[in-house]
Amino acid sequence: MESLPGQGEPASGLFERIDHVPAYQRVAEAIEREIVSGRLAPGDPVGTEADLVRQFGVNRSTVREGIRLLEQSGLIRRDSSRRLIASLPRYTKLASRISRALVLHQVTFRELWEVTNALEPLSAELACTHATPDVVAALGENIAQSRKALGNPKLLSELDTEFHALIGKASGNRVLQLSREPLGLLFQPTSQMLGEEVDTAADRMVEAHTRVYEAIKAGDADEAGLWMRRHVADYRRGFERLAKDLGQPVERLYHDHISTHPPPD
Amino acid sequence: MESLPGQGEPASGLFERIDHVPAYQRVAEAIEREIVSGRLAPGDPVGTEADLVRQFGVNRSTVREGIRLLEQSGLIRRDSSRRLIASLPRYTKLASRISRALVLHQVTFRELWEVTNALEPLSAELACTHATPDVVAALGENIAQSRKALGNPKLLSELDTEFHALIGKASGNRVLQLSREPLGLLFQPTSQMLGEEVDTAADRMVEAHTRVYEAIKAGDADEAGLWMRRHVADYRRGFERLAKDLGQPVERLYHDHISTHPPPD
DNA sequence: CCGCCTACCTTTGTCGGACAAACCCACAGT
DNA sequence: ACTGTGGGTTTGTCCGACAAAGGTAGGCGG
Repeated sequence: MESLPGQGEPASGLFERIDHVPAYQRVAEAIEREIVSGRLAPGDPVGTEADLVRQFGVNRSTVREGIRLLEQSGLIRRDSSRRLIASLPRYTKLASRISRALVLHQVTFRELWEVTNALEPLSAELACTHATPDVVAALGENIAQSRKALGNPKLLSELDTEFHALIGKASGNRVLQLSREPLGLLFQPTSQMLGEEVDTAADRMVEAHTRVYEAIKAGDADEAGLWMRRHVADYRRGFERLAKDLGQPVERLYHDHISTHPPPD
Repeated sequence: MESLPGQGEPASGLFERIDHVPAYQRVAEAIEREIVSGRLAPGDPVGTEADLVRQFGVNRSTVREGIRLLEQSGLIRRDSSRRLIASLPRYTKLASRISRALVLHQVTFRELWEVTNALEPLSAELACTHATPDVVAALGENIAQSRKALGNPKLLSELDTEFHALIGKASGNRVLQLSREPLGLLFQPTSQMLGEEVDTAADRMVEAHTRVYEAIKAGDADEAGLWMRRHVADYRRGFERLAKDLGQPVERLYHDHISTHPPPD
């Protein structure tokens, strides 16, 4: 978050900065350009390493280092036989990356909650006009499972996360989906803790979920937004009741969870 | 956005999936764990490549490929002398990554606008209680420059983007900041186009900015939120007036901009 | 004729070694 | 005190090599 001087920008001298961009970076940039410009469509083969060696005129090691950069940014992937293909960045991967960054920057629960309090009601409202039958069905199934899981905080918190992810999907807004996903990931461990510590939490959660679900089925955006707002406010009250301060940073705890639930590739 | 079957999850057989994780990935994961767990703090030296070769018992090429992965994800950076140090992912880099992903997924202006319409007013409201004097000063300076740039759409759109980024900073909420930054990047080219095509757009923009600014100085959250909402709604009206449809995907145009304004390293 | 199995071929992952350029540090000279 | 020099270190790049896994084509049996 800081913007230290670093050595990125012009330095405002008369001469251009001499920055010898390493070959592996230029390889990565060249391939990246092909993909973002659309000349390489998702799914297209990028060519074998030997091909790239020939095309760029650099050593295979260099090509491979460039490939690693793109691999991590999600622009290329390996198909079943490990051949390179162009790819769209998976948003689940991006989301977990964002979550990690937020944890590392030690953002507080307050920051998290404030944004969630804006996005989740919006999600619910949009879901009322955009939800498809299969997502509605998945929501119903989720609630049915939640009722059965009332005594199991861990499972319940997972169902909670899934419920909100489904609402995001139902919103039909991918920007919203990508924006809220990292927050959902960060809330999950706390949500589980809440379910364990506050005895009315589970019931209230399922109640709120049900109301939102019914409102979506009825296409009543106001009602859906209202109950989602209550639900989010409820979460905050529960949190404040047991951990005195919203100002504490979102903890490492979440990583233990992530490491046992690696995001699907 | 699709969630194809792929071959990620357990497959629910009795035996663990045999997936030979390549050594370079394991190197990267090992170093990543050190960083996210806090055992390697940002700024700490990670060690030379030769060190890592010794520690992991693999070849230097393998180590280097692992390093590339971490380098791209922002967990590792090179200091002035190219030595490796642990680092926090810069959110500007993350933001541009997110922008790129959104463009590649061809999200529509509607999707973008809906989320912006939730986040920007929130930003303005929070800024009223969290703005620091220097950010307020920067906002004032930004508006002063905007008045002078009324005849220059390109400059004006840059100042517009900066204004909103400053509001994000003033909100004191880093989650919000990171959430809204990619949207701001995607709006900029369109905002410029608007300034060129709709003759009242520039005046209305500066008017709205000024109102928000005054409200923040006065600490009036309702007023700030109100004018930001108007501002965002105004943008949408202007957009609809000249391009018939909000449903069209956010265009490649934005990349031309990004490529001439690379994010600071 | 069709399907299966086997023997090649290709491609990736990893290794070992090598060298030039850039960088750091210490030291000597003016 | 400042400058220049020289050696050691580190990165970026190259070359060559090989095992393992996946793909392919041709032969064999039904």
